[in-house]
Amino acid sequence: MKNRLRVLRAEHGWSQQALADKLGVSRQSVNAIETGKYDPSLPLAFRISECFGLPIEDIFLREEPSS
Amino acid sequence: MKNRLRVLRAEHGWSQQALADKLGVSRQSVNAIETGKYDPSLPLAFRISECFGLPIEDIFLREEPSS
DNA sequence: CTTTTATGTAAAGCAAGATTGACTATCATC
DNA sequence: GATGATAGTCAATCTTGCTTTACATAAAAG
Repeated sequence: MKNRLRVLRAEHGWSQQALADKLGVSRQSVNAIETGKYDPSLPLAFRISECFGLPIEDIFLREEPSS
Repeated sequence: MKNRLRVLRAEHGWSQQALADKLGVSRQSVNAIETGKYDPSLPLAFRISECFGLPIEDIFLREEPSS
């Protein structure tokens, strides 16, 4: 899964720490998700979606289309 | 997180096993998600979304609205 | 030059997602 | 009554999301 987190965060002028606080996770979690180390849980994805006022599908992008 | 998986699956006339096969997970995973034992990972949520042709937000519902 | 802020990354550990295998109950049908 | 399909659940196991702590770098500010 790729994501547009870094771009969106920059657009809002938020630091990783600031976003992490809004989401209730650690800064390292935000960084890890941005750098693609792993995907967020579904509940966290919903919180991110809410944070940017965008549907999940506009933030996270499938890489492996169905065949 | 609540979800409408059971209803949607019934509407399509699919067994848990059939849906599991489509999703590439075990029948027990489908059952566990339906009975609310845990939430699916984000990639799996995307596959489910794709399977039913509905956005994630129409299948999974937040229980804890932002205060 | 020193301090602060933002970021990258790594180790270690806990919690949650997800697996397989097995056993059970129910219902339909042969 | 036996058989097969569906579904609920438990135990054991493995993977992954997320944590804290810590250290390193670069840029900006004092």
